[in-house]
Amino acid sequence: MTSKPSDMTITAWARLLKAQAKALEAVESDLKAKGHPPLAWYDVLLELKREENGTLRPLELEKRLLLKQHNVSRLIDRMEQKNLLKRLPFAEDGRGQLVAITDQGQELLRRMWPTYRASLQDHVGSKLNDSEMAKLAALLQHLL
Amino acid sequence: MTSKPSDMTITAWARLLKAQAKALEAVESDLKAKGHPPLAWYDVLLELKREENGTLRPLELEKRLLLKQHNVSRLIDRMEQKNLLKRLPFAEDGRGQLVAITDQGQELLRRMWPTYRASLQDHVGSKLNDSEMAKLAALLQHLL
DNA sequence: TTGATATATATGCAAATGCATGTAATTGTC
DNA sequence: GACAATTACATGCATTTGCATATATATCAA
Repeated sequence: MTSKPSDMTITAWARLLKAQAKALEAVESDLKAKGHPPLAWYDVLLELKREENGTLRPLELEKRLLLKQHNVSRLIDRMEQKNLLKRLPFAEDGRGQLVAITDQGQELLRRMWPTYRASLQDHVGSKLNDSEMAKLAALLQHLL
Repeated sequence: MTSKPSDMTITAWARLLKAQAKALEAVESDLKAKGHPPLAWYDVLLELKREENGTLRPLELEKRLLLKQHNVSRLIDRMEQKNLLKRLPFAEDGRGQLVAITDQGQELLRRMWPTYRASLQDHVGSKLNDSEMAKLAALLQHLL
């Protein structure tokens, strides 16, 4: 049988869920209050922006953002409708495609960042000093 | 202006989101694979079970589980339909109500725990030792 | 090659969530 | 006490997500 989680594990787990839920709710709420789309849109655009040619395959977005395939498909639908990205054929594999960030997508990234940044500082950055933050990041890394 | 988040904050934030998403997905998936309901149901039942009389007001569940009011209302609907809990009038405030765990609710808690426990150990407990887990719990506490 | 299996993405339908608003009871003010 | 404001919970409607399956292409085995 699998060994049992310690009490500490249970405590850490409960706090992981709650700290994340609380911070995410606060950030999403700040974004919405400024008229911005959900954080997931920012994540997608940022992943694309960081690529050499501003493109990624849906499959790769799925892996990086830990989303389900059908949700990626529909997220791309919605973002394409707003002209934030576009679908391109993928020559090397006829089943696949490429998703490319558009100028409007890049513009949205720039517009969202000041709000996102301030929100992050308010709800996360201000709660721990930098060395604690580094420690937290290192511990979380082990869960990945 | 609000000061800007450090790079370390941004790293920790990204990992908080991903570590939580990954672990939660794994745990929910294990629960579902064994035919159990979502984790939120367990959370509700556990909060009720821990109360002296097995009851809480919806408002209190909302606060503790960080859920939105309308979601609590509907979660209670669904769980009541499965006879896991029941709504009772709340004499001290005619607007409010009490939610009480039933025997079936207690039974479900017991049945879910072995699966939940093993999953937690697999996806969380096994990744850090106890003193790291304590450190993680302490850091996360500061975000709450 | 050809057929079987696997992979990448899309989609219909059901369930859950978000958003705005409704209803009923309570509290505060005069 | 009357009434305005607030609080607790519910609900209609739109959006999002989950689940199963469809479609098209690619890979592999004989």
